[in-house]
Amino acid sequence: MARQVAERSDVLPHLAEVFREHGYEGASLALIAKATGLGKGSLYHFFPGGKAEMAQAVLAEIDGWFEAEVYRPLREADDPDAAVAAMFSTVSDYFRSGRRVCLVGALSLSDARDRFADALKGYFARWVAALTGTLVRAGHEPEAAGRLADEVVGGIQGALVLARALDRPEVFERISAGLQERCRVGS
Amino acid sequence: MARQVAERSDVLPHLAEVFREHGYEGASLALIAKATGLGKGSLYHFFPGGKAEMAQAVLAEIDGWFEAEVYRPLREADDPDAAVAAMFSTVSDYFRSGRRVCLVGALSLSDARDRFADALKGYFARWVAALTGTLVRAGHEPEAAGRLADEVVGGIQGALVLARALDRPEVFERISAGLQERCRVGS
DNA sequence: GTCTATAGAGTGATAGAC
DNA sequence: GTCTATCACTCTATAGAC
Repeated sequence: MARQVAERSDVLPHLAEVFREHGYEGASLALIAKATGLGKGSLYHFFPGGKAEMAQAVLAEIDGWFEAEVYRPLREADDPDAAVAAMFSTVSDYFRSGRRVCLVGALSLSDARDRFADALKGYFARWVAALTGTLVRAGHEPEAAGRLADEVVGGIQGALVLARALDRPEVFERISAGLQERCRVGS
Repeated sequence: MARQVAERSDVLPHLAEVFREHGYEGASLALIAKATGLGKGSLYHFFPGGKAEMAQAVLAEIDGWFEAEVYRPLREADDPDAAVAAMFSTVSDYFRSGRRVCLVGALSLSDARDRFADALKGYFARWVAALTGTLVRAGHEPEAAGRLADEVVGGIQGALVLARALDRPEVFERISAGLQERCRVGS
């Protein structure tokens, strides 16, 4: 048996996809082992805390990705309007135009919510905060910006729910376009 | 031991609450037995198809409730604007102002989605269709009404996700109020 | 020898079916 | 309550790098 060197970071994408497709309770270790190509020994070597630690690691990776690709660009953009447009584009790509579920949203509605409450709260809270700031700099009134950011972040989650339930991914794109339009000042 | 006569319809509300709180996979038969006060034998007497049939029955009951309390009022209202306002009020009560999860939405994101695909699709499709019709009668352009109905129904689902993740039920009410405002013609 | 990565048989607990 | 399958997880046994 040759020793195949793997790292935690190699396994995370596969792990994320299993949790996204099957949820926390639905992602059995057998499924995870199959999807990652690793035996239980390896999995527990990388994640001594078991399934809970695997999910935490996935959430941390997702959080890091959104921090780098979504929240920070929103915070640091010179052109707030362009930054908002970029956010919608990035997010649409990330969610595969409505064909991919948001793991954070799915976990928020699942039985495992309490276990990951901090990570779930942080993900949405920082998204809303970053977007609110950008909308203010784009010219929205602070209070209206906060409400609009809630509506946009929530709206994206709802669009994913609806697109998945109706099995019509284009519903996601349509709702997303509407939300983007509403971010224009004075619309 | 006295024989306690129970009916399927008596256990459905308890069943619904267990599925809402724990999701499909998270709702174990032990939990269900405890919540309904019935033994496993009784549960299989009422639901020979097991857990899947229990969830189907719950979905059918939810669908019936929304049909009677939400969809039909939307369809048959004399005053479309009042009907839309009534919908938001009814729905807010149903979801306990954001403290209660939508089982249909949660199942749509869960591993069990495929098993209940038809019921999930029907629930949202009929909601969107009923609301679209009302919005048209309220004076919206047909195409805009369809888009707006998608945004409202999706927005409510997203508001539930966000309120739950942030543990701030008032976010649901705030988003809901914003969606209602947008249903006004010319807003 | 030591350390890390691997595989998988085996553990008790608990699942859903009946 | 009894059944069997499967759950998350543990443990032992490996291989190769150093």
